Formats: sequence, C-alpha cells, structure tokens
Amino acid sequence: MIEIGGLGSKMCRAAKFLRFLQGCNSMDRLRKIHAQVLLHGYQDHPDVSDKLLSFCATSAAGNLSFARLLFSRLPHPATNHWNALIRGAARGGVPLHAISDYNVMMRRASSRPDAFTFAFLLKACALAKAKSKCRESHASIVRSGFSSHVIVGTNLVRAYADNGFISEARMVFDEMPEKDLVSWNSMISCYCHAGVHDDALKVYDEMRLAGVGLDEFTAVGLLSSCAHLGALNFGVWIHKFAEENGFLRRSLFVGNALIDMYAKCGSLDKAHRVFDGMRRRDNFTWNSMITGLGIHGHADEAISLFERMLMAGVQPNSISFLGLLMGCSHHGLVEDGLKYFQLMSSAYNIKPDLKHYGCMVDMFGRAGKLDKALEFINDLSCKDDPVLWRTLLNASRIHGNLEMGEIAIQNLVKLSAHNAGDCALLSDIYEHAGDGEGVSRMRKMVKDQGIKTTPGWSWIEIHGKVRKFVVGDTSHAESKEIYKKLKEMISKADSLGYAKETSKISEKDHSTVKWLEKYVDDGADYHSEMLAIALGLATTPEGTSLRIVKNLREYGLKNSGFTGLCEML
DNA sequence: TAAATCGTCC
Repeated sequence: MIEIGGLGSKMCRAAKFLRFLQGCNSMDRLRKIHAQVLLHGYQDHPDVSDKLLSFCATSAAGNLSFARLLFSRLPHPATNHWNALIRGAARGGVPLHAISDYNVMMRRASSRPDAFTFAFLLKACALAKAKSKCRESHASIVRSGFSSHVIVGTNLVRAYADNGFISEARMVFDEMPEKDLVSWNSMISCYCHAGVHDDALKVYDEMRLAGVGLDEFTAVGLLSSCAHLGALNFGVWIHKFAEENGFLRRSLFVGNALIDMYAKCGSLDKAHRVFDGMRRRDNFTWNSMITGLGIHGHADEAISLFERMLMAGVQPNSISFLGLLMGCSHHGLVEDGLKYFQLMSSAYNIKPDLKHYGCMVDMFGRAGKLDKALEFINDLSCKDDPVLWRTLLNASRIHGNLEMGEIAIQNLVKLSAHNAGDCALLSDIYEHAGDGEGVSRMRKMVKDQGIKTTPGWSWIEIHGKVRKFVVGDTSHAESKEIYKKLKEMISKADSLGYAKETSKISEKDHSTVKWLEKYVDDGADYHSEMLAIALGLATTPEGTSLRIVKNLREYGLKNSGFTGLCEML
C-alpha cells in the first residue's frame, strides 16, 4: 500500500527542507521553514528534525530558546539531540545551561553520553570556570571509557587549564595514549595562557623527540612564549621555518606574533620589517607594532603609526591606546598622553580600564608630577587597586620623594596588599634620604608581619635554549663554571677599585657597578640574574648579545668580557 | 552529518 512515488516525494521534500536550512541566514526565515515543516507533517522526520534542532542550537542565525522548544517536543531525545543542546548552550555564551542540560540528560538516563557529549561538556566547564564539574567530568569520562579518546582528552586538558589546574592538565596530557598535533598545540597554549612560558617551550622539545612537526598554531604559541622570555634566537628560527612553510601567507596570527616577538625582544627594526611585509593587517597587527614601540618608549613613532592605522580605516581599541600611553609615559610626553587618554573616551567611546589608569599614574609619576599622580588616583573609582599605589610608590622612589612614598605604602597597607617588594622600594627611598631608622623600620615590618617575598626568576637564552635561574641556583650542569665566572667578575670589580675612583668611570658604568655590588653584598645567595649573566658570559663568544628577562624586571647587555657588563642597555 | 588548538594588555 505504501506508494513508492509518495515516499520518493517525501524524501525530495525532506531534502528540500535541508537545503533551505543550509541557506537560512535569519531567524525569520527559520520560522518560515519551520512552519512549512509543520504544515507538511515533517516534524518527526529524523533528518529534518535533527538538522532543524542543531541549526537552531548552533548557527548564528539560530535561536537557543527555539532549539529548546523543538527539543521539548521530542518524545525520546537521542544522544545527538542532547549534544546539540549542550553544544549550543556552550557556544551561545550560557555554559552553565550546557552543564545543567548535561545533568538532566544523566538524570533521565535514557540516552548515554558519547565523545561529543563530553567534548561539549568540557568546553562548557572551561568557559564557565566550573572547577568541580571539571573534575567530575573527568571521572565520568574515565568511567564511561572515553579517556583514551584524542579529542575528549584534548578538551579535558583545556578544561583543566582554563580552570587554573595546570598540573592536572599536564597529567591528563601525559596520560593520553594518543596525541595529535592539536593536543600538542593545546598544551602549549595552556602554558602560554598560564604565563608559564618556559614550560611552553619545553613542550616543543618533547614534540621534536616524539617526531611531531609543527604548524602555524604551534608557531603562534611558541612565538608568544619567546616574546615573554626574550628568546630571540629561537624566535628567529621559527620565523625562518614559518617562511619556508608558508605559515605567514596562511595565517595573520603568525605575522602578528612575529611582530610582537621581535618588538618584545628589542628588535624593533625586524618587527617593522615583518609589519611592512604583511599583505593583510588587522587591529592585532597594528596594536602589536604600536605597543612594541610604546614599551620601548618610542612615543613619536607609536603616535604616527596610530595615525596611519586610522588612515588605513582600522578601528583602534583599548589596547591601541594602551600602547600609545605606554609610549608617552616612558618618553615623558605628558601632554600627548593626556590628549590620547581623553580622546579614547570622547572620540572613540572606549572606556579606559585599570591598565590605562596605571599608565597615566606612571606617566605623571615618571615626569615628577607626583601630586598630579596622587590627585589622579584619588579621582578614580578603582582607587582601591594596589597596582596604582605601587606605581606611585615606584615613581616616589625614582624621584626620592619620601612623603609620597609613605602615602603610597599607607594605602597599600590599608588594602592589605603590601608585599616585600613594596617595603624594599620604600626602604630604598629612606636609604637615599639618609634615614637609617626608616630602613630598619621597613626591615622589621617585613620580618614581623611575615610578608612573603615573590620569588624571582631569571631567564637567559643561550645557544637557542632558554635557561631558568632562581636565587642561589645550583641545579645547572654548568654550575661550577657559573660560580667560577662570578668570582672572577667580583675580583675584577675589586681590582678595578670601582667604589673609590668613581671619577674614572662613566655614569652608566657607575650604576652598573652599584648594581653589581648590591647583589654581591647580599651574601652567598647570588641573585638569579647574576647567575644567568655569569652563564651567558662563560659560555658565549665575545660580542654576543645577552638578554636577561626577569619576572620582575628586564635587562639587556653585551658580552665583551667583564667590561661588557658595563654596557647595560 | 556534529568536536578540540592561535595573537596585541602586566
């Protein structure tokens, strides 16, 4: 009795609906298609209803609540229907709904979760910062036998990392029986986001050992870490590799990351060359170059690049202005800084955030306008942020302004945000003012209140490898040479009689020696940057540029024997 | 038929 013709036409009509859906680009149109589906009784046709649901849940033209409505009419929702709902909620900015949908699915227990379910659920856990759900999902994944699934595993790594569980992420990654390039890239990007850049670069070493190649995603992650670690040589290697493999043509990200890397490593001319060579530029491209110039105090160039950006029709955003403000503050252009600070909200409707305020305080402070800086902070609604007071404290130290330094630390204390670094800064001001009592008061404060010191690390890239140092580090294979070199440096400093004959050495040399003495006097535990420098001097030929990066500060110098130490850049 | 990785800001 079933008419073949009828069935055939039914299939044709279903196919037609699906075609309509593919071309559907608005909710209005979607409703019309849905009305037609209902009119012709196709709401239960599996192809049509599945497609309709997933389209509503995940397409830009779709609508989540409409998807829910369709879902609620399914008498026996299958796993893929649940998946569509969870995926849609996760992508649609309501990750908590995705999680509760998953919970309902489990409670009903009529359909089992599959790899897709977990992939979407983990995405939601990452977005919602759902820490405990993240662990719980991990357990469910193991229980239901999906723990060896590559994509589920990769998502789990990401979910843990986005929730701040970096070592858990790493553990999951290590236990994955099968990893693909995306898994490796995810691990690198997790370390990048967590700011653990030396570990990011280490992942690359492991990739090489595992015989895994790299693509533009890998390159972008590694370049970002190179930028933070000052690993210029490795960055140059990636640049070469990217050029040979067409990464630059394929991805704007790679060019942008290269600009950032070169700029942060101090090679502004090479950053500019990459910038000039790019066929296409987006606001990241412009911003990377502007902030690169800004960080290094090239305010005029940053400003003219900003003007060029406007001419090119690219909209500036808050980071463009941050780059400009950094340039102005590092170059003492208070007037220009103020102008752009006002321009950002008046002409571009961009609300300044804490970082912009911090730049302004820094700008006034560096320029010696400490009263103006204080007034500026007091006018802010976010004046309870320690960063602002710390910036003021630093400016007070630069200008030896004891009174303002005390105001700054009082506010930090009031916010219970004062750390050992702050006390050291104020102690420095007391010392310069010849106030020995102030110095010991600071020392006592650190001791009595048990204020924690932030551990300082230093990195140096030698022969393409990034090496990390902590205070008094003896963990390196070259430890002997390092300490030998240090002793050599110290005795040379002594024999040259720096302290006594200051007239013979330039201002720059003098400050370097003061810097050296300060660390040497601290006793047996040599500071991390001293150890890094010693290794650099001991293991590179003369004339090699050495870049030492600290988590607290940055130095550059050239190896030309010991005297090279005086060429601090 | 569904899925996962990328950049500028301290």
